Amino acid sequence: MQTDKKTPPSLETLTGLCKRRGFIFQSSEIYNGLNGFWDFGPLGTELKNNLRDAWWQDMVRNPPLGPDGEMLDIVGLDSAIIQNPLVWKASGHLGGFNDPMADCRESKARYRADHLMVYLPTSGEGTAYAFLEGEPAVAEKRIRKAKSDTANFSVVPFTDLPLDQIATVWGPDATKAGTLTEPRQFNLMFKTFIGAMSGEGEDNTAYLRPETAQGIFINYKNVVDTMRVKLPFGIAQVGKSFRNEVTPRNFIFRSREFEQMEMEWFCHPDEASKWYSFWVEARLQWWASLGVDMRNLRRRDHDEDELAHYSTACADVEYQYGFTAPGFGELEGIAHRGNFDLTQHQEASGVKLEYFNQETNERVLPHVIEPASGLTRGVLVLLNEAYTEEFVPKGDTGGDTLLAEPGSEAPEGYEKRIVLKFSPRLAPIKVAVFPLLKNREELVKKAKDIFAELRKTWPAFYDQAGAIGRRYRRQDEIGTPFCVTIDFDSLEDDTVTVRDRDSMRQYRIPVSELKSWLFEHINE
RNA sequence: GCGAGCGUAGCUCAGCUGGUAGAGCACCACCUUGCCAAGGUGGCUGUCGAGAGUUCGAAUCUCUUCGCUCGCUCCA
Repeated sequence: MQTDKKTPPSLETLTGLCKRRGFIFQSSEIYNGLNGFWDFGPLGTELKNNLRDAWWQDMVRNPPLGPDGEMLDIVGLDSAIIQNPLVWKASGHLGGFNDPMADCRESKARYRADHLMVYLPTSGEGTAYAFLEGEPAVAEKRIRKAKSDTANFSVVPFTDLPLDQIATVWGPDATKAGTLTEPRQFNLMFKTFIGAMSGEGEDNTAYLRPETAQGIFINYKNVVDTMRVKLPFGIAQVGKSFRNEVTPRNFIFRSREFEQMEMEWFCHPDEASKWYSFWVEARLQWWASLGVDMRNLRRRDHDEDELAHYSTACADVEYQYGFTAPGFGELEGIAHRGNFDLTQHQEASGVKLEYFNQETNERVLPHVIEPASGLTRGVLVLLNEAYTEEFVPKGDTGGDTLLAEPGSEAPEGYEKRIVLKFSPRLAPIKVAVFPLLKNREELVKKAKDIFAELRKTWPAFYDQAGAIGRRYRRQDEIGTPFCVTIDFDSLEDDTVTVRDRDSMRQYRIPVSELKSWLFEHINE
């Protein structure tokens, strides 16, 4: 069904709704909060769990068919958050996740220190001129202006300079020398210490994992040895990861504690690029299958210079978030890791990680394709995607509903309705039950009986407060797809009305068929 | 970490040049309500982010501090 593309809500609108309705709260709020951390409220928890379960179902238990229509084999894993620190040394995170930064006190610019180069006077005296790697023009111009020649200088990395020489450096965006700070380490991994009596020290330092993937690589051999898996196969894991982001920003988009859904697909080196293409496409389609508008999704292939230290190719699934529009922001990355990780761990641990194919008598170190998505970001996408403002005609229920721009005022004769249009599979509450009137005992009793029955199967909600329309609207705002109302006819003929969230239509359903009706519509 | 902005009820805010806190919405109870929110009556809510100073007196002025938001960097 092609409908008008919705304008995504602003971050304020979304965070407001999330707080007001119990989806997501600022962490440690009563202590003034803590930057980069978020707590999931009752509804946010349900939503996040539903997304996680959908991923697990569609990735581990019932993965998509392969490129030739074959069934794929993917098994699950739940590894520890804290691992032997040698894991992070081998994976490159201890070195590679360590970005030295230098700030310019004058221009307020910040540079990756390892991206800065310097024209250093060979005489050892006088001003040195810094420039961004590959952009020496600025520095060279300044050298000419100082009536000197680049021949009198040698080019060295900024990070190789002794500390006392940094004061002689003229920064790329400064008007004079001496404005750059010395490079400071931004270690993105959270440190902790093992042992109850331990203080800080090198020997008992451990790290909270910055990604779930390494837990998979270090268990690859265990899985091969115990699960009778044959190449190609996958290992999947969902869990928390931690990164000391320099700047957590944009609600839960970039937080310091977040959740990932990662799958490592191990395959023969010769088939790696085939599988890479397959997974990029499969992952894009998966997000679409959750009801995400394809017009808000796109594939973006990484340029070579932005590839992470471990990958030889990478494509992102990007989403048009409210705060990035009209641009896009990352949701999932599908990386071709080659055999980097297994090679590293094989060397560092001394344990052979080759796969032996009994049929062909061949030993290979598998290559890895990694679809890694952010569960936390996925929740943000679902909220963005679901958030809808509509103008509905006042009074009767017949007139046409109009799609509204978030934050706009309803025209004469209309009123605004805020509704989260989650697919029923993902909605935190599946069904709400109301007695038409709360001061009629028979209605209340029957409604509670039906509620008691439904909650055995689905997350359900009972409400008898206020006017019936108000209760419908409250459920709209948290995305409950169906509301069941018990009225006076229900007492006569044992039927109820089921009200559909999106169309606001009502269906008369016999109570005996209610569960099967809901089952069919929730799992469609 | 650097720069800018902000911090008064659950939410959105008012409170001008200092005199000891207010409005709408929300929420709760009861009434009303025979299907799409805001009809009636009543009710709850505040260490005015925190600390210190000036003053007879500070939400309001000064300093310090904490936190949040935005930009620089990074990434699921």
